[in-house]
Amino acid sequence: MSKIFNDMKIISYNVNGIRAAMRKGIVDWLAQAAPDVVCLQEIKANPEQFDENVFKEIGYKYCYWYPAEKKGYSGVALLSKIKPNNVTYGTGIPYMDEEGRNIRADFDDVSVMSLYLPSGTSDHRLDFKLTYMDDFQEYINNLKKEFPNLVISGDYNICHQAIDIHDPVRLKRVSGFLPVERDWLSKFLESGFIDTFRLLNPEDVQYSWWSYRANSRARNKGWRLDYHMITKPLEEKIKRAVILSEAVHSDHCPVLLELAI
DNA sequence: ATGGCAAGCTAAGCTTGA
Repeated sequence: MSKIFNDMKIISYNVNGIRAAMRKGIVDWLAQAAPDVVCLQEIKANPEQFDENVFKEIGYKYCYWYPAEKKGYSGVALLSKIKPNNVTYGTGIPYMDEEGRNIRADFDDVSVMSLYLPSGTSDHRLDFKLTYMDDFQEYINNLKKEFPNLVISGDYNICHQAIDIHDPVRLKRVSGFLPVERDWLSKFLESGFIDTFRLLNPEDVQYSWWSYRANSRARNKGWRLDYHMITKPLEEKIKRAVILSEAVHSDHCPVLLELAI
């Protein structure tokens, strides 16, 4: 364990294009929110397409970008004020890693992964998503043995329960809330993870994504797709798990986890 | 039931997202 007890604040944010989010002021917002670790998804850019120094200037000395092979598509990142002992890009499974969907930083007492699970809303992508989820579960089953203190933060592209979506009846045949996807998330949790927001806020109706269409955000017609999932040994370390819906740099909003580590 | 909006590709319209 660390010699000094401190809080680690982790923010996960699907930014829907980091350059667009930067134009909307995400850097100033991050400077003020001041998490220790930032997990980003859908950066939609290669690092040479923007100035990463603006993140270093607000304290994120350690920036790791993992873009997709396809330009302007998907991609995750992990920014940290604390120097990680090691950073791992992807799973090592080529078809998963082409799309830049996970990056992990190992610190002394905890490993943090930024995850972007695929969308299944296009017909031809649902099978891909389901295959990806199964292979990801198997990858994590093994990873958890090596790194028992694991935080997997990101956009899972699945609402778990009816409370997590504004219209559970109408949307039960739409990818993101399909029984097969919800069952996968249940099994993922049963395999040894905790949905930190739901543990601390069992009744709260809060979302982390709203369609740009039909004025959905103003009407709070949302979905809870973004999670900080932690392994059981970390449960006693949870201090706070909140959804930061005031941040408006994306169609998602950020989610915060604070651990006493 | 349907369509609606945005980002980023590349250079007017297409792909993807959920």
